[in-house]
Amino acid sequence: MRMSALFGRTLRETPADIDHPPLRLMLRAGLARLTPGAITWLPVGVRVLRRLETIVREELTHIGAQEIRFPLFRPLIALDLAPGSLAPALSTLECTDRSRRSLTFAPADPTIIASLATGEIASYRQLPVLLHQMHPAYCSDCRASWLRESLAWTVYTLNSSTSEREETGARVHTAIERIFRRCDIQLMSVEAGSIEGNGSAPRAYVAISGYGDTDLLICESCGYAAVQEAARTALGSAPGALPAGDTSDHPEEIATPDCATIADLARFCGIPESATAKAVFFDSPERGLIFAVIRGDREINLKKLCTAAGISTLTPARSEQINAIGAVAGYASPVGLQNRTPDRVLVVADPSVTAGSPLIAGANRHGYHLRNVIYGRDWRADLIADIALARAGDPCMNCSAPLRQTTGLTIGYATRSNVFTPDATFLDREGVTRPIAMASFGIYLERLILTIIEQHCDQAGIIWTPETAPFDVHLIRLGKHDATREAADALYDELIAAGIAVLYDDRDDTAGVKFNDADLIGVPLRLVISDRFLSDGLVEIKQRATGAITKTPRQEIIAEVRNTGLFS
RNA sequence: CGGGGCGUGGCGCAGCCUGGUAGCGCACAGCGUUUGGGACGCUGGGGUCGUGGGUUCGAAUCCCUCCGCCCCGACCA
Repeated sequence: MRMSALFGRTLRETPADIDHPPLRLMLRAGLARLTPGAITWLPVGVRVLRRLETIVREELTHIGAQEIRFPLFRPLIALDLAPGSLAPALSTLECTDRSRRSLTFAPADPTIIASLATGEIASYRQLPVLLHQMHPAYCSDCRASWLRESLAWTVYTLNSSTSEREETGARVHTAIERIFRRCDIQLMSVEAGSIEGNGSAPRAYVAISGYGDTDLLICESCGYAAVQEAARTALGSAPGALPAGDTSDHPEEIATPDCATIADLARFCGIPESATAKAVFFDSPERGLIFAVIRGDREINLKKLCTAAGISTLTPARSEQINAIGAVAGYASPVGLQNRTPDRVLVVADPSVTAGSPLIAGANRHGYHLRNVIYGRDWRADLIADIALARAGDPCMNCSAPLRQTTGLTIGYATRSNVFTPDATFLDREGVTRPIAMASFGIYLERLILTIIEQHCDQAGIIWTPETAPFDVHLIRLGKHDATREAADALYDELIAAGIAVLYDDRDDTAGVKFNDADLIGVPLRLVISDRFLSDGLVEIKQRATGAITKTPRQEIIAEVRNTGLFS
């Protein structure tokens, strides 16, 4: 590719409000642009995407997976989605077509796989089967708008049993690890969900990144690692601190003016936040008002609460709902609620408030709290479940060492869905109809590229690895002599003829501009052909990664380029 | 969903407070001088100042609406 004709220039400056160094490099190097709300890939960036696609395809083919392609939009009525059956981090969009049919953008919809399996799979002889597709994806609760839309690669496995599903899952895991290794990025596989049935827990592939969007808890003692929302701890029934001098055998009302928050209350009473009980209200489609109680210093894990209460989503409760059960916002507690029936409110308590010492809780009266509140004596929950969000310092599930918190960028996931689609069945050896066991895996390409850049760059720009680079060689022509120009043009043609992908800087710019652009774009090998060296018949070769420079006779260039091993 | 910030040629910004001919740097075009680490001189083109409304003789500037982008929060009982 001649740079004089390349669409998409390099940038000296980037938009000031981009606070993400890998993305800045991506924009400055001319790989992509930020169009409102999303990334638009430019030719150089598309070449990187193509290289990644090649890597992914090769590795998936290697484990026997076959490529398919889904439709992007589906009539809503065709989808009968079980909650959580979509891949994590993906969510659906709804839209309407001209005849006002509701459509959903669900390009990785597992029900398609189910219906395909129904039509194509009839016998255990056809299983297992591994399928994969590349598709756009949309993640509406992604923090950065430019990461919401992405290119994803999804792998589905269809299996005759859960043990076979584990076996194919291990194969896919191997392929994914090989893909990441070929991209030369460091990342970890972490727990990303609860363990389902006799399968293993969903996992996420996460790069440790300074600019990540996933909170992680890791144990440096035993290696346990999980996304915060899925992290399990040995916390269980750790008792709360006993408020000093509290010995009475019944709750006692105390005046606590202007103490509508836990922090205020703890300060006012001179007690730690862990000696209080906190009440949090949510609304849910399935159960209506949810009244969650947890120790004052802990936060509620919304996902755990959803699972425990058997509901799909939680939204903050409306004040009418709270008032209807006689609770007083700011001073609410489960003690002495009125109109409390399971169909009006579901009280869920964390073990931190049911197994511990007496706590201070709201009195359901403005300006008052109760102290010496004891679970079982003074109140009861409809459901006791671990709904606490794990945090740094909590004891590790396996070895009780304190967990450390960090952030990462989620690049992929693995779920072994326990959902057997009823219609997708096969006949086993004994002629018995059985459901197909499915699992899915995914990789997000934008995030993969950002991680490669973050882990392979310096002050001057990107340093592509040979396998992921947009070009193999960056050829620079310096000087204006016709002979130099002709020699450079000839070398360009020769490299292409040798099957080498070349970015040829044939522009009439100064050396500084060209060198800086070359460093920024980060092609592994830089060739310079100039007035200065042409007279000696020499071409300069510089490795971007090491900075090593050699001068090679013009005739030996192709062989020398091959010798470096720096092209794929 | 809440809070904060921003929106002015392609990019980065100034101008707004205190209303009065829309500016600077980069990039772009032409000419000349340069040419191994983001050169220099001269000349030139390009902007309904995010949208809609209001105040005013006059609005980029003051007021309101909406839209978009960025950051932070989402746990308050």
